[in-house]
Amino acid sequence: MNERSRESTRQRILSASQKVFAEHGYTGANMRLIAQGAAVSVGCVYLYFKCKDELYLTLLESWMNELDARTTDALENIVEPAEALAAFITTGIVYAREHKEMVLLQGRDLGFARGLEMKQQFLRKRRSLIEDIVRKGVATGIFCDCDPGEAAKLIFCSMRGFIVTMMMGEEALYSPEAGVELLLNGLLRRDTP
Amino acid sequence: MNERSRESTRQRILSASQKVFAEHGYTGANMRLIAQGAAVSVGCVYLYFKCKDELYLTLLESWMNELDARTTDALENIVEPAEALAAFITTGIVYAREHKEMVLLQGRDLGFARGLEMKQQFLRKRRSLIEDIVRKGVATGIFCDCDPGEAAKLIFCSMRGFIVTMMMGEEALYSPEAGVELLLNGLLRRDTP
DNA sequence: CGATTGACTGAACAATCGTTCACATGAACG
DNA sequence: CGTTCATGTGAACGATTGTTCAGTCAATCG
Repeated sequence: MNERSRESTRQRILSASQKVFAEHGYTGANMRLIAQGAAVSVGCVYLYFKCKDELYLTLLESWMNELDARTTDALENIVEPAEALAAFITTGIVYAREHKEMVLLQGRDLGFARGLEMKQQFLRKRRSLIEDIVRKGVATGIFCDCDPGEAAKLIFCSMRGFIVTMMMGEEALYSPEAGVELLLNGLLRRDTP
Repeated sequence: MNERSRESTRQRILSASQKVFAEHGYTGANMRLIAQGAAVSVGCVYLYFKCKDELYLTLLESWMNELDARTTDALENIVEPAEALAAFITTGIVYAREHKEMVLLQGRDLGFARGLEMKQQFLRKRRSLIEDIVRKGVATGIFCDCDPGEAAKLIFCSMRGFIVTMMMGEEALYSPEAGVELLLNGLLRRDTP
């Protein structure tokens, strides 16, 4: 018994939780599966965490704290706005890439997979549409010499982010005009003083 | 009994489903609630739809078909790429706004509602950070005279869309460099030939 | 009028899941 | 050695949910 300490068991439970939540989403994750992953009994989990929710929120909070710290670090010695923005975006995205499991922890509840293939097909089609438009713009010289695929991805993500933000009932919804304006003209000033 | 027809009952069930799914998500929606909303028995729902899944997919499919048709219409007489892109984005976003319920139908299952308050606080903070950077850029003349709030929203949504796309296991992930480049410089060509 | 048809009912069933708590075990202590 | 402490167990409980199916009722038909 002494080969297990409270901290070690607690950590094991958190670790297993992360994996199970990431794979199954909150709803799909069940405590038996988590206990199994942590090599403890299901009752043991409740010795360390009050309930399933607390488990999830503990993980979520540590994730947010870490991303916060990372972002603060990245911005520390940057004054120039374009550079700052670049650092902000890059940090966020690279972090998400490195911690895919933490990203997945946020999603993929049971209903998520509902009609997933259909959704993916639909969205793929829409992305292609964007890409075609951008490719045409590049070919005609109206758009800059960018990678149409990458541009389409960014635009696609902007719209998708809008949808999710709406779902969350938040106020961070850009107007179509402002969105289009920024995507076409960019942030950097065009008229040189 | 004859005051109800098959089509009328079926439609009522679909209508009620939409509301319940939108409010509770797939997992949270239960068939008793749907039946209640449709003013039929729970067994009656199964006379029209094989299972809960079929109900959901029927709604999802009709939503996607409608958005598809709308987008096709909007792009029909447009040749210029910047205009086409503007139409595409505007249509998508306006449609989402008008059909919030359909958006929510997709959404509660993303698991984003878990730990919502904590997340909203965290994300609000991040958005403020973006906004400050943009505001500073505008004040120093490096960035164009845009609304920092709107720009921050767009940038925020781009990053958020990235997260969701990753969750969907898709390939539509822009690189940070390309993302930053596009957001700073925009799509429209800067060197005038 | 009895039989048939169409539309519907809701209790029951089986399965699942978060949580509890009486019990177990080993180590340390006096 | 008996007692206490620390760590852990897993069957059982209560609640919930998708689905089924024997039964009901009204309208129509022959």
